[in-house]
Amino acid sequence: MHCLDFTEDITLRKLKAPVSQTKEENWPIMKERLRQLIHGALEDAFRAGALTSNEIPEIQIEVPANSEHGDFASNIAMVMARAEKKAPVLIAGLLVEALKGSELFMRVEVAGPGFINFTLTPSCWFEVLEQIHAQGPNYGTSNVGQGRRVQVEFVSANPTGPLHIGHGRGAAIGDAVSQLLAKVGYDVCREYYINDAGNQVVLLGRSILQRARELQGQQVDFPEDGYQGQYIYDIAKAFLNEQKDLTSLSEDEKIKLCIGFGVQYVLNWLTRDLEAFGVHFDNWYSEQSLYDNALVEKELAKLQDLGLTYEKEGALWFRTTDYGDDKDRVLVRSDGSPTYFASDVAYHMVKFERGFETLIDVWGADHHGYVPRMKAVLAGLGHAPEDLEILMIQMVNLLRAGKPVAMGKRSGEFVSLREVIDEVGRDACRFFFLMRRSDSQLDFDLELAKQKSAENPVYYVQYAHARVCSINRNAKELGVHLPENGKCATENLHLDEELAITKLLARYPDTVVGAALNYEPHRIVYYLQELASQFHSYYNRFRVLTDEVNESLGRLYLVNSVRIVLENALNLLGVTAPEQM
RNA sequence: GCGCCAGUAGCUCAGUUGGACAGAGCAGCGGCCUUCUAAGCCGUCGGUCGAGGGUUCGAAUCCUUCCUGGCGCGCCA
Repeated sequence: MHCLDFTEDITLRKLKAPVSQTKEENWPIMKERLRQLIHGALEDAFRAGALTSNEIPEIQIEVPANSEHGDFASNIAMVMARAEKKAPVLIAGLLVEALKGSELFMRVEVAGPGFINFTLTPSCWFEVLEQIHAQGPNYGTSNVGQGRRVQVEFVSANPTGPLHIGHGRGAAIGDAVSQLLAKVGYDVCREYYINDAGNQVVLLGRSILQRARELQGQQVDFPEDGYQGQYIYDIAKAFLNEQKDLTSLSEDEKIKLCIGFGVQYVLNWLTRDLEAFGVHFDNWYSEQSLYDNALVEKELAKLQDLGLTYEKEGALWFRTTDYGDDKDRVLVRSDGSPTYFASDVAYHMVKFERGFETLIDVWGADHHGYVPRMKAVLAGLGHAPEDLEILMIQMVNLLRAGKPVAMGKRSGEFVSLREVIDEVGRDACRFFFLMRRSDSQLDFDLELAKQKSAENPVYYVQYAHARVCSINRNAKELGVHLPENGKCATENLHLDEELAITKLLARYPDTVVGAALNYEPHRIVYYLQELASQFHSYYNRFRVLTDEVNESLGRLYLVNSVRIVLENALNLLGVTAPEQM
């Protein structure tokens, strides 16, 4: 039985990660403590005969959406109702009576159809603030990844022209996913795959050569499918400056020279633009090197040995239909030349051989048709489907004040990533790319991204950080120093708003884990907006620095906890946390 | 024709992996600057979660059929 259901695999967007069981994170630990308490109460109930099923199902603890439902809630009574043949509310009532005693809780109660709601004491929560100050930049770090090696391959744009806006979204997401995974304890390698072999670069070489001839005043016919962009002239000019005499060379040799020059030229360009975007790679992997080192041959031979291929009409085929693809795919053409698929298969096989346990590919959504064959390759080689995760990045619609910006691909005149960065700035650009989940299309409004107003979510969040810094400057002038002793400081926090902010801060590490394991950086964006919103609201209602010294110290401690988390989260997304705006 | 992604408030989108009365921003309307940055805050209006059926204590979320939009179905990359 080879057949796999790929619709399942694709929607299964999870890393194989152990359930979070980290040591000092308040949040998971709190859930675990609750779980044990409930477990104990159930055992007691069985022993006393109050409950009879003698089976304890998985105990789910969740954070209710509505804070009126407490800090945590469990549905255990409803889950057990059937086996117990009792109303959920009855079972819940029984458990509540048993749990009421614990000093952790301010309240334990039955609610709704049979939920048990738990509310912890404030002092329990305020310990989180001490933890934030103690850990600083490391607050939010965890070890769910346990050092497992993950490779994230992203951007990987052909070295034949400038990066466009779509590559930018891929870059922002690939980088953020990498940072998230590193943050939760994976050993992450960021890689750029350079398609420097094959027709695309030959075409680049020919385009450059013809433009060079034009520049020398020769009459030429430009290749019909050549690269039309203006930038080819720039490359040709640079090429002419460097090459003295080509006359002795054959046409093929000339093209070859142009390819080498052009690819290097464009790569320098890509590196520079990505650098300007704050994205760097641990490794640049050349497709051509796969051929130069005979790795394509070697890996194809392995596939043949495994009986995964066959020959038909002079070509070599991969039997991908055995693993859920709708047709078999050609690896080597009838003229003996390998397809792009061949090197891509070899590349992915080599990735595993290099020791990566999980591979993440970030692709443009227009390549989604390619997913089944790539998954098929893995299945054929005995890998689990989730060893390769393919993130589809949907299109970006570039707008200017609500109106679409025209992008004519044919003429080669499209809006480049560089232009957008130059216009709206790196921070806004990154933030916007990460605002939506990657598999939904993104409207990117240049005017909005530039706007310095509340409508612009980037500024909204950054402003919150700058405001705390401003308070710190004022505090310094007043001679008020951030308390060393967090316990004393938090004893001065009494407001509901302060407790609510603290609970939100406590949720940060869990949010990071969730975002990382699901490859969803946008969750961090939403978290940031929520935190900034609560802070702005608090700031407007209450003064931090008042006549009351102890009160000021407590509040200063709190808002600086907010500042630390804002900075950590922004940095995770590659966005700066300004001290002044 | 087949496949993938989406369909939630006027617009752009979230929705903690099946939980409690469906949320936010923008737009609209009405308020707040001699006090730590108004790049901010507060209030108000707004939804048959594309439609039907199913699964169960419980569905925007899972299954199924249909409708609409985007993308993809090369011995191109």
